[in-house]
Amino acid sequence: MDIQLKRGLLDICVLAAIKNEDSYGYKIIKDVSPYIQLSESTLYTILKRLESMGMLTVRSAEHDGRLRKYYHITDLGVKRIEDFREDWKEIMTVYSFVTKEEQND
Amino acid sequence: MDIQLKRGLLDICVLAAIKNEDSYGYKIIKDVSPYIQLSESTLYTILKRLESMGMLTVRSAEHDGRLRKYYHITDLGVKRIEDFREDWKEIMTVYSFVTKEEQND
DNA sequence: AAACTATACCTCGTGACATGATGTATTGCG
DNA sequence: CGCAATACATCATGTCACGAGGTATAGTTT
Repeated sequence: MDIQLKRGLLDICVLAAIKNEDSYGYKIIKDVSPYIQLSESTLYTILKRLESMGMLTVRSAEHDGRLRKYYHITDLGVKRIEDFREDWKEIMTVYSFVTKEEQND
Repeated sequence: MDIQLKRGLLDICVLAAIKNEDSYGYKIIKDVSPYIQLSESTLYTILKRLESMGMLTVRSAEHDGRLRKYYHITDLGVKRIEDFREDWKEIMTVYSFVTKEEQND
């Protein structure tokens, strides 16, 4: 997928991945990858950003001797997803504009 | 609209605006603005980029004593729009992922 | 004539962001 | 013991949108 198109979707995908159940970095990548490819460096950058924005909270936990940092979505994070659904309506009108008269050519 | 979401759409909108008829900067802004807001500085940056990518060609013309630069889409530009339509399928699966189980919360 | 608005172009600095490269450390398997 | 998988993190780089600012002409208002 075009890299610029991904930019607006990545944050939302990460939030969606922790929306129903707290999750951690490695798992988020596995869950999201089928839909949109993202590397570790990208994910951890995003997680830091979303945390600083107050869209998620972090809790460290040990699992089988390995550190895991579980991410939990906040009300603000949930609202971010809802706002995306509003943005989607605008995106659809843009899509219509781009593809209209396509069949006439 | 979220600025990151716009990034992947702006190029496409500009190409769509000149797809059926050659157009010029000032007119492109007026045509595209109802669907997605973009400033002059943004547009001219995009036009330069699309030209260097070979997605459009430029032709200068005088109109009522004022300079106008008409932009014409190339085959590559048309292909770019078609590729977007392919990307759109992926975007739809992302959208499904983000909004699924929305009603269960 | 002066002031202002619309038309029409352009550049530059800034800040945001995705990503590859790179690094650290542990567990489990062959 | 070596290697893959798990799990975290940082940094440098390149791309890009956009506000601020600039130039110039035509038409309209004061």
